[in-house]
Amino acid sequence: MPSHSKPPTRRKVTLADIAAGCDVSRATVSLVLRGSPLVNKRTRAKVEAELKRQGYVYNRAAANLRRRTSSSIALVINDLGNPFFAEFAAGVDEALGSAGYVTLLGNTGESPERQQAVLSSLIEHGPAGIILSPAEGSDDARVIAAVGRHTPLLVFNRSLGEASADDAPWDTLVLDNERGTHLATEHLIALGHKRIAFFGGHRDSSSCRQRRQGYLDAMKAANLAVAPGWLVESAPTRLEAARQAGALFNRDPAPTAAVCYNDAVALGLMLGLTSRGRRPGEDFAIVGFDDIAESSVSVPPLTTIAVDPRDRGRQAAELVLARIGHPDMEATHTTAPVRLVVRDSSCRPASP
Amino acid sequence: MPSHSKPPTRRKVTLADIAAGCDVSRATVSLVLRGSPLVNKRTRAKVEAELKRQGYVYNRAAANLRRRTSSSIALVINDLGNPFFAEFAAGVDEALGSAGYVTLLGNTGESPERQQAVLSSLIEHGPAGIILSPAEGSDDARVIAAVGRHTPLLVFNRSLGEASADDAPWDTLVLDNERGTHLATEHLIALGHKRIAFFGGHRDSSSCRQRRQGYLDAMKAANLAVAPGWLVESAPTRLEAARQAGALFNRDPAPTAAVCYNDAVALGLMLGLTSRGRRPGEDFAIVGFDDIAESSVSVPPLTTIAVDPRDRGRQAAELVLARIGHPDMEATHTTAPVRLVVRDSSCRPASP
DNA sequence: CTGAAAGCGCTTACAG
DNA sequence: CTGAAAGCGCTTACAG
Repeated sequence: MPSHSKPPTRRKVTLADIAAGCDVSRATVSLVLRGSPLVNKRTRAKVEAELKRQGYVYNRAAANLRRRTSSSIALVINDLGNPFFAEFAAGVDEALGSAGYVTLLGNTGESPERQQAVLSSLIEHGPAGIILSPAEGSDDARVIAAVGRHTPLLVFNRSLGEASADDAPWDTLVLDNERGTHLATEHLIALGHKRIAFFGGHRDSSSCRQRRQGYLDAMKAANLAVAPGWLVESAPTRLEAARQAGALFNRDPAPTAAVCYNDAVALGLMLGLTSRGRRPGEDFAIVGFDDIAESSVSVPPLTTIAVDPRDRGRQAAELVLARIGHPDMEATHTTAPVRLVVRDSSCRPASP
Repeated sequence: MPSHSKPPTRRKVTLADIAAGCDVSRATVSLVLRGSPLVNKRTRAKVEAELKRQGYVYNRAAANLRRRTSSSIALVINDLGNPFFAEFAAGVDEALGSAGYVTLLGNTGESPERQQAVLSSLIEHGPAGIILSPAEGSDDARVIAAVGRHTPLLVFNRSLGEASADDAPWDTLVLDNERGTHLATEHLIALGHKRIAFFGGHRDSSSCRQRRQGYLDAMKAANLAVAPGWLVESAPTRLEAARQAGALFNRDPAPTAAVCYNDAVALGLMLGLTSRGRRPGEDFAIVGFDDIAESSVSVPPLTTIAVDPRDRGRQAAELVLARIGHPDMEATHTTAPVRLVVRDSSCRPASP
């Protein structure tokens, strides 16, 4: 039987191969790898040459096992297909990468069941921490059961189950929903509007309740009344919003402006108004929430509340990293800033 | 000094803790964990109770080290903020999760430098395979240097550097760009158009070259001439496209329809036409490419070529998994299907 | 059916 | 400055 030459390198090269290749101990090679000042210059050079020659690649899993450390962080996202969360994920990954961590990704698609499966699977890989943007309908007890109490947890965006975020035993990062709609409402008031509606979203969503509250507070602070017909609910999609647009004009007096639950709903409202012969940004003012990509290029461009999801991702990463550094500090509850972006959809009220 | 009870469980519980807790060997516990039929029913029950009691969580990294296996796959994405790639990532993660793998995420933000850093970092975690959607301007030699020849590589969407994808020594999955614009052009021809433009994109992008080629082929097959002014370049953004819209009407005869490089450009063209008093979908027909979320809700809704990025993600995952199962098979080069989605933006030519 | 021993690829005291 | 030895948490033959 002819002796075929074996494929160049079937086995991965290890510390032992390098040590043997240049006649030092594995310990010495290890010191070289980790840049220890202990090792002699010439030894170091010899080892480094051999490392390169054999194409060595560090096995971080083995090192982590021995050192009882971790170099990964789990990122569990409720809806990666949503650009908001995709941007958030990009921000997380960017900041984690800079800190020398790798991101273990899990997408739950808004399913609490998949979320449990994903968490149980990721936790077996021993992440140093977990960033969780929970699926709708998450149950905090089940989440904690899956995560355990050894791994720092940061919950983003929504509170977990019933519990209020403020006294949770894990860290939280939430958007300042109330402040966002407060700013939006004040902006419309400053333009001269007095009859302002709150449009879209469902009462049972906590973010919708908060956004509505910010609107109500700002109206109250300005001594403006809120007529019953000015609180219009709708599914948080463009299509549903377009269908509901008419509801704003069912009774007199009709509003002259609307603060919307989010940009999708605001864009839908624009469509709905247009098809009813009204011109958003000219005879009706609209403010959105989120500043999604389309908002800057819609016709007219949408005034909205920017939440800068990529920045929020970086912020989330910083928060877990801080927690990993100080496991015993009390849980932190951070509210992320939001800002008003003025574009053409928010106009002065049409003079009668 | 009063003896404080220590925090419940400072150290993670290991196989050895379980073994000690119910008086069997670590080997037996290991067999229980992996569902071996060898172990006695009563022993199994005893061990499982102890597992639960102590809240054991499996250390997959340790198991992988011993078994010389891997349960992760690296996913390196050029632009996670782009919904197309975010959907792709979601599809990959979904399929990998079903197969028992975890996704190691890396976002390069279109930077070849970051791509090198990300690959070098991820490879140290020993993924079983790598799915790479390359940054623009990637260099194949450098990528291979970082990845090594031990880890299966699937390249998605773009070819790496100069090389044509068809003879690369790694697996590839690309969109059928030519077929997409071919379908789009045939569709317009079937509607009765004879003067059809190709709008947007830059000649130096390989996907643009391919899409343009599909258009040219379809025109030729139908014996239709392509006037010089009908090939209009633009940056692949909505804004630039809107600015270039006028270029279509510089000479006589002007086209009555356009196949666009992508949806962003198509939506920009719509804006540009509208602001020139033309009505897309009524006196000018438009077809896009990608089927991004906005296309179904634009006014008019955009006829386009759907590429189903989430399906492409699942497909990419299946391809690496297959490769991991058969490391020595020849490299595969897969072309993903595309399909025409007809909406209102593609109308018959206005009768003169 | 169960246990003792060796080993995956690394790092860490500890000697010298 | 360098090496021998032990060990991270698992799994895998091999005995019994």
